[in-house]
Amino acid sequence: MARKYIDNPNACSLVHTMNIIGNKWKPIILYLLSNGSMRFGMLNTLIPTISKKVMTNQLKELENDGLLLRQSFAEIPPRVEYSLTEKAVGLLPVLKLLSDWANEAYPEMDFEQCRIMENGKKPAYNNVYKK
Amino acid sequence: MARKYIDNPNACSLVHTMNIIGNKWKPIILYLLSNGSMRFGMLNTLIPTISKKVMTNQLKELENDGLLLRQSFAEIPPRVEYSLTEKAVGLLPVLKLLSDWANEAYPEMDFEQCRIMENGKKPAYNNVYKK
DNA sequence: AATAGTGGTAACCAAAAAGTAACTAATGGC
DNA sequence: GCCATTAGTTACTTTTTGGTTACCACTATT
Repeated sequence: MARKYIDNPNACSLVHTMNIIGNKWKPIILYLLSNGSMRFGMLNTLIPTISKKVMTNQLKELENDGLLLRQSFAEIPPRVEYSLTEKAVGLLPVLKLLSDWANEAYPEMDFEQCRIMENGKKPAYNNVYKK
Repeated sequence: MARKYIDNPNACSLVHTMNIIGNKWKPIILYLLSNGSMRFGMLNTLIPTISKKVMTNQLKELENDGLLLRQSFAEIPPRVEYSLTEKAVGLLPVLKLLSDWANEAYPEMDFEQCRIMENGKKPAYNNVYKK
């Protein structure tokens, strides 16, 4: 699992959720996968500043928490596809609300567009590439 | 602000939200304050495993991010009251959804009751005290 | 004169999270 | 035979976060 927080006496479901997705990269990973399954390498390309080690870690934790499905194909070179589980899909609308909240609460911040699309349209990956 | 994550190219509003509330203690602090303002010492009593330094820090960050109002009274001994801003109040329903999500997605985990009450009832602080 | 009560701060330390660079296995193409 | 390709792993270092202890200011109470 994500974080431990063993000494956090408030072992409630909200703390659990934060332990699972409240970190640097996981919401982005879930976002990217909300449009369908994706290979390890593609995820790494779309989040260029994450290291492979950390990416592996995040994907493992998300898988352990039941948010991701990992499909490994017996090919050479290897191919591994990651996709969202039902659990994760159920979380997407709430993530959307979190993102809506920030847009409303901090209008001055002019965020980049988020990559969860309500309508299944492809996100604008282009601006991910900019240095 | 909470975290920096300057090198996270996905500077979208969801990442921003996570930077603000996605850590060990802040959701709990917001929960506790959802029933009305509270003094520093009371917060510390209700979250007995947090250190004063960290509590101070979290409260400052939440204040800087516009989620908390800090009222200091010129009394001896000092009295400081913290309360939620409108921004924070707008976040509460989403926190509720996050907590609902975990309850549904992980029914086997049997979480403690969360301390955001839909109806303004006082949360059961008792079970916070247990070691 | 000593102590309790409150909301902190400072210096220092430990643990967790993230980052870096080099390395691997297995195969296909040149 | 040599290199590229992919999805990692390993060992190590740095950065970030959280924790501990001692201390302060100011007054009221004992």
